[in-house]
Amino acid sequence: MAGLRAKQKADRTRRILEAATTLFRREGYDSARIEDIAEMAEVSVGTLYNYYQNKGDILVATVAMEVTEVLEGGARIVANPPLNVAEALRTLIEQYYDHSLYYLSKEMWRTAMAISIQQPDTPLSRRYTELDGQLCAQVIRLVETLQARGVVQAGVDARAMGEVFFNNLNMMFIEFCKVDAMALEELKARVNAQHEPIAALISSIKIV
Amino acid sequence: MAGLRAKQKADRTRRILEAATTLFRREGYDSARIEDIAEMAEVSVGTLYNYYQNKGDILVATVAMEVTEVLEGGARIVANPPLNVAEALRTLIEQYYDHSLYYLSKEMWRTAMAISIQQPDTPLSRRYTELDGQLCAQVIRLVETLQARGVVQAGVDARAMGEVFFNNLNMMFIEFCKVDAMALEELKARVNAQHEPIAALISSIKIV
DNA sequence: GAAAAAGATTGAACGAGTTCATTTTTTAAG
DNA sequence: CTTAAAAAATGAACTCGTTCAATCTTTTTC
Repeated sequence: MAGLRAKQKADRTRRILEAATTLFRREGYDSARIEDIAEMAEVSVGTLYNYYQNKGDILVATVAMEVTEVLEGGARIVANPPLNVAEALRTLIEQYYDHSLYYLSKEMWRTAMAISIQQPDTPLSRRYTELDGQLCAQVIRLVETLQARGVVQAGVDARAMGEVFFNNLNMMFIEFCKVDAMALEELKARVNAQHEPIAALISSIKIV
Repeated sequence: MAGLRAKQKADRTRRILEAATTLFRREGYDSARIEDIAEMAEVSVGTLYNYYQNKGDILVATVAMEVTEVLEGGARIVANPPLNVAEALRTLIEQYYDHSLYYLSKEMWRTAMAISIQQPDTPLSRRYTELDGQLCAQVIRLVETLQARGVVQAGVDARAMGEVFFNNLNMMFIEFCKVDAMALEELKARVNAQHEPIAALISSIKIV
């Protein structure tokens, strides 16, 4: 029997993640007790710790799944972007933001981001940081694509611009998660207001 | 006797903050036990909790002091900035970064930033966020000042530019704190590489 | 197929942050 | 000065994340 162990392992990993995500969403990260997660996943507390290093790691695993999906959606947009700088940026970023609250609540995001900052050397925090880097690379690729198609001026430093756009949208997302009352639409509007004037500056087609 | 209580209160607040900062620096945030902080400050654990809501609040209080000093230094630069966009930005940001590691270690910063993200509704996290807003406002004011002096093009949206510069320098500082091996000089160089091309775009004096 | 080795599971015990009923100190009133 | 009321200090007890020695299960060996 090639892998009863492997099968059980995969099954338990999934059950723990499902139980944790359910409880994190229902009761909030802090209120969801490890003991309860273990019980719902039908494993002991000790076993849970064989699968995840600590409570935070379980959350960051969910985030990693989430960001992976966002990256896939983003790739489609970058492959064939609107041929207008501001609009292309808006489309990509909207994709990121709209997906963000589908699996995770603001509170879960806050916790995940806090963990990845506070303990950057755990494996899953590294993974989080790596995914962040891929998102940044995707924004840079968008600027490069637009430049290749003559929409962005040739002289523009695509890497610098992409990094700055990304850091801005990322920081704005953090602010968004910090304010429970803030709606997605407000976030999008504010980021767009920041990016539009810069987009105009680097755009080949000047609107006078 | 107008205020034995008030005097004792001020004294204890200070003693707790001093003890905590000492121990955070010496042993790291996590390893510094509340019991030890209380002992060094010559109060009981319960009393410590009368003065600060939790362990994190003590740290965030230190950060608040730190940022206040940075703001003062920045105000002097904004009042009389170098008349060159890239250089003015570099000078202000260098001031921020150089001051940042004077009182706080990278680990302390990481913890403080994590707390302000994770529990944004505690009084001291609010204070932190407010100070962040003041820093952002200062960067905006720099752009406005440069614009008023004819160094930045008249049509540029100073608020949008300032916000984006600030969010970028802030995000880059987070990355800096996440990587223990990264030196201040590398951080400055990378941020400068990002800002310089944008500075050139909005500058009145075009270098061809 | 039995026994040994390797791999996983378990839950009681531990540690550190936090709480709260009780006690002590300070202030105000008579 | 005495006493009552208000404010603050205290530390033992509690909670919850985490660990680890003992136990059980699966795989491998012969």
